[in-house]
Amino acid sequence: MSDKFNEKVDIVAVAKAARVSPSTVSRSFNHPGLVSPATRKRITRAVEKLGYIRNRAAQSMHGRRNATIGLIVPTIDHAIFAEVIQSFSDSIDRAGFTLLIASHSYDLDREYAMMRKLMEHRVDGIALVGLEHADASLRLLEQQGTPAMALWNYAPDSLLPCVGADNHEAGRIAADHLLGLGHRDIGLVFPRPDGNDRASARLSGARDRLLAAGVPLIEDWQWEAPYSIAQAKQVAQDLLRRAHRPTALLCGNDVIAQGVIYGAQSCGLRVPQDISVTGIGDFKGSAEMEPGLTTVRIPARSIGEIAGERFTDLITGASEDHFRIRCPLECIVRGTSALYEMLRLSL
Amino acid sequence: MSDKFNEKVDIVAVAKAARVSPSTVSRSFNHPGLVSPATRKRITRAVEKLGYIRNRAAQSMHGRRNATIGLIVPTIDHAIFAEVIQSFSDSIDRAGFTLLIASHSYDLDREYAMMRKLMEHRVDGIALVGLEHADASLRLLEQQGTPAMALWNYAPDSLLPCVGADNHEAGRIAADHLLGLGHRDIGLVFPRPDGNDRASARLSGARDRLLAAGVPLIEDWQWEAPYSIAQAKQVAQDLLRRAHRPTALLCGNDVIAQGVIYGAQSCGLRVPQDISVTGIGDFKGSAEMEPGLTTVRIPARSIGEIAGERFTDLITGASEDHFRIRCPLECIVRGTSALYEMLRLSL
DNA sequence: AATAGTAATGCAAATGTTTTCATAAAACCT
DNA sequence: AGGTTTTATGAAAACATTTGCATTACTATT
Repeated sequence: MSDKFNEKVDIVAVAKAARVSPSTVSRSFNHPGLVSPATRKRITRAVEKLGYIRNRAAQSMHGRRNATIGLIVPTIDHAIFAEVIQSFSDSIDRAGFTLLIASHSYDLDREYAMMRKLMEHRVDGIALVGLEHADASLRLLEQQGTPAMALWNYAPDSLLPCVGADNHEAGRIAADHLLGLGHRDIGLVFPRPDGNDRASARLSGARDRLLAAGVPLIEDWQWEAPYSIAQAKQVAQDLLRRAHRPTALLCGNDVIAQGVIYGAQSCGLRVPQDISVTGIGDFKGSAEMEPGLTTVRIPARSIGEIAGERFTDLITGASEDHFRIRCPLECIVRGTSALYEMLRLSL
Repeated sequence: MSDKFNEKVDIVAVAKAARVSPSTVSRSFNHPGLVSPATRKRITRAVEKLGYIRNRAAQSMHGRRNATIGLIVPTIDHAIFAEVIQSFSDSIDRAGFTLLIASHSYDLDREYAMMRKLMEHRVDGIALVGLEHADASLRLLEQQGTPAMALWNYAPDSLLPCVGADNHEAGRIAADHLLGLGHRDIGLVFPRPDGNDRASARLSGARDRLLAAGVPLIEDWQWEAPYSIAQAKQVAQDLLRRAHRPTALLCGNDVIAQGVIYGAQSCGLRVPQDISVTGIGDFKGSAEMEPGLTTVRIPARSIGEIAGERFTDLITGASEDHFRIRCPLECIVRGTSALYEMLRLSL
């Protein structure tokens, strides 16, 4: 078996066992073309015999890449991000990279701290969610020369390379759909927009579209709910009991929409017979719920995948450009939204 | 501002700027007590002026800790794991550690590969989900002397230190609840158990309890569904249309239970009037759905938190023991399960 | 057969930090 | 004052690897 006397198995030990110099061992790892097949085989055997595992930390001291990418998300524990993290991780893994992850719970100061933390580990690049970041963070990236990119959001003039969707458009599409169904009394349920450019862009997209259609934005129907089913349900319960309620609710994302639907149901309202609800995102489960959730699909999986590919290309120097990739949005009409004319007017 | 001539800002540059030796700078980071307050201040100023960020890779070459912990999960993109990953990450962050994450999609060979990958980065420890792992993986841990722990599962005789729940008991509790309501015709909906000790333990727990109560396990009612709402819904739709169906379904986790409920609803069955459904896990959203899901609560958040604390303690040497922590389970009765006597017998 | 060119390998310096040991300076104790 | 601790600092070796340069051994070309 393997040596019980587990002395330091480093590259010199391997070299000794294969009766070559450490340089050759190093080369056979990093530039296999430069070492003869015979010695390469000898080295491989020695590596297996000793159970050698190369030390990426030592590599990185030579300006060499670390094969790690840092990802900073607002939170891991959320359907949206879980999916994009997974596909990003898989994607960079294919290129031989490992993911260092950190979350900041929507606090831009903590985002800065996390960035420093990742930089201490000399990650080869840092991916951030969204395009809105503290000045200090952007300066730090600049100053350290760390490759960076933005995930999830798209903007044609973004400072960082980005792969994502246009959230303003997402809001517009959702509003468009409800208007198309004939609704005019439309409530908006969104998380608070500060420090969250996704939410604020969607909100303004929706508002712009409604105003363009001449629909007034009733102050009383601008609701605020955090990204949580429980709290969204609570908000809906409180607000739907009022005398005058909207005929449709446009929610900032699918989680909120789900909460709102449950809230409506628990108030004895039927969706969509009494009220239409739309989400944004198309998370797992949105298609399957009964009735299925009408939503604007954001292709999380392919965002993560494309981002991973492009970013590793950029880092390895396989491609140079400042990419900005806009992933297409799609309005998915399911059961939670219905024609205004179909309303069971129980007022 | 900061030097445009961004020469290498290493510890010597800082030393030079603070007019001390590199040793002193290093000390002021790692053993601040050993350096006089005056010089320490000078050093801090130099660090800020130059924008120095210490290099953990270089540190780790001295046998020093890396301040990274590797976590290998079956998948990130899943309500269960997302929550536990988040709390584990937060917990180790508090101790100054960063999380390296990798997933293997329930493939034990890939788990082994991921372990090697993390070891190349010289993580200070590796946390794995579950107690069932390839022999090669366990040998590798042993051989490399990497601290390791198991997350999510508990067993009194586990090889690795562990923090988690007893899944056998979880299955038992769920079965117990349904039996207590008077059900005898109970179907089981579980993911395939190979390479997934959580699922297999829950399944055997449920079966044992049912057999002990003299309830026969009807072959036709042992259904298999992966951890996905969509597929669980599909399975339920296929199977609930049969002539003879169970009065209650015990599902391997909440995601499956949700899928099954939607499936039942889409077949025109009402939960719990026509059929009771229970889950295991108590994921986010399970409490809020209408009706609320009856389930066995597994405290994901506190599992991650405790695991993070204990593991970092073990790694920093703050504590020595082979911990095995069993997190309590709790049967949460909500709206999806009802007394057998309440069944609306529509047969 | 002599020369040039190429392929395979080794030597040694370099990477950024920590740590042991040594030394200098200051503080304390008769 | 003289000696003894204590405190603060520096010099240099060590960590595991990569790489530029040098060297050797072939192969191809004249």
